[in-house]
Amino acid sequence: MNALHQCISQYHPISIAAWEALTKALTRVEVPKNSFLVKEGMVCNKLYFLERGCLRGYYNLDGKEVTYWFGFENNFITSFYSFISRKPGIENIQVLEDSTLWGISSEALHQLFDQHHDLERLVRIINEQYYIRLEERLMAMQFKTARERYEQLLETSPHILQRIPLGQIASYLGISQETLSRIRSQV
Amino acid sequence: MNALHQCISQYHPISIAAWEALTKALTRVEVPKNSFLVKEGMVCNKLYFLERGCLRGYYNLDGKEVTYWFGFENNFITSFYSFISRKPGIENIQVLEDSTLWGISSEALHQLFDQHHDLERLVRIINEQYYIRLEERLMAMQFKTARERYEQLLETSPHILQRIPLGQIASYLGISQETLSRIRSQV
DNA sequence: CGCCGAGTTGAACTGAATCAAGAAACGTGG
DNA sequence: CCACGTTTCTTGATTCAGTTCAACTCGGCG
Repeated sequence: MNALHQCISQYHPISIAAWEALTKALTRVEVPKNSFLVKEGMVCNKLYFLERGCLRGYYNLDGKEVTYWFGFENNFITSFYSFISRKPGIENIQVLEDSTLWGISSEALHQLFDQHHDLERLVRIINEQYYIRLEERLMAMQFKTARERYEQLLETSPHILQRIPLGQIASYLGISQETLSRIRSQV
Repeated sequence: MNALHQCISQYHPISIAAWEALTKALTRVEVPKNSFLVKEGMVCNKLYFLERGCLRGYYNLDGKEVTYWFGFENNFITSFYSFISRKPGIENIQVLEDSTLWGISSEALHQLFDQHHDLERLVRIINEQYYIRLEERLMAMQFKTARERYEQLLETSPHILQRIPLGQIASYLGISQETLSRIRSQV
């Protein structure tokens, strides 16, 4: 819980009243390794904060698992499309390590928005920061080679390489596992 | 101006007071074809609504122009990274057709946020919708072939093909102009 | 007319995928 | 603590989508 407060403060400090209301609306969720937080076809109406552990978002395409993000400590997690549009998504969220999360439902969050302007501002700001990250990833995907993308990952998030199997990283980078293995052996 | 009001209403209706405050803060901008709204290295501290015309965002990479979005009527336009972080960006925004925009400065917008909670909500919601679009593009880039990406563009935004030169579309799709030309001749 | 930018077409090349086989690492039960 | 199957990773050979370089076509316009 403390981790969440600290994380929030980095984006936008909120009033004590807002923080108290938020904590009341949160529920603690413990999930074991290899379970699923979200499965394709369901509506994900919760937003999570990941306090401990690690997760992975992927979907199935032509029988293959296509990873498109990893979540670690202090990340906000949800099946974004589904959470926002309130429709079933195609995304699976798998638990890669025993994890502790704090969850809030879409309804509760919107109620809090009505009562606490600063909470809505916080979320707006977080959204914007996540948008920028996504933009960077798109750029890398569109205009960089497999090797460059791997090297960029090495620089910006070396922790990923220690905690995630190679095949999943390859998929995240948009390349085959064999290619990533070869790239890695050359560096 | 009417177009903006209609566009906003699709995302989230706002109060009359908020709308009036917003219109007071907006300035009309007319820009001729081939001019630039934003140049790399500068801080873009304005958010625009494009009423008429069309624009293109690109940046220079190894001497090549890399297009990563097009803006048409009723789109919101800015150099997002720069606008949010208030730092110089590497993005150029070029005017492809004579255009009419409505602009608001970052400061004015934030002042409005303080006074009108519903305006901040509106922006939060718009941000979320733009995030979803970006997510879709990333997916396409990561896991679809050049042909599939082109066909997807044909379906979702055929108007782009009529208004934008081939080379820029190719760059937007992350492929070479020659490849796009060949793909097109086969369909 | 001749130039110029935009688009097309061809040939050679290349980065990365795929297919296939084997080597390590890992967890589980005996 | 070892034997087993399973998963993860590596390595090689082949194939293919897409790039690059280069030449050529076409339409517009001074």
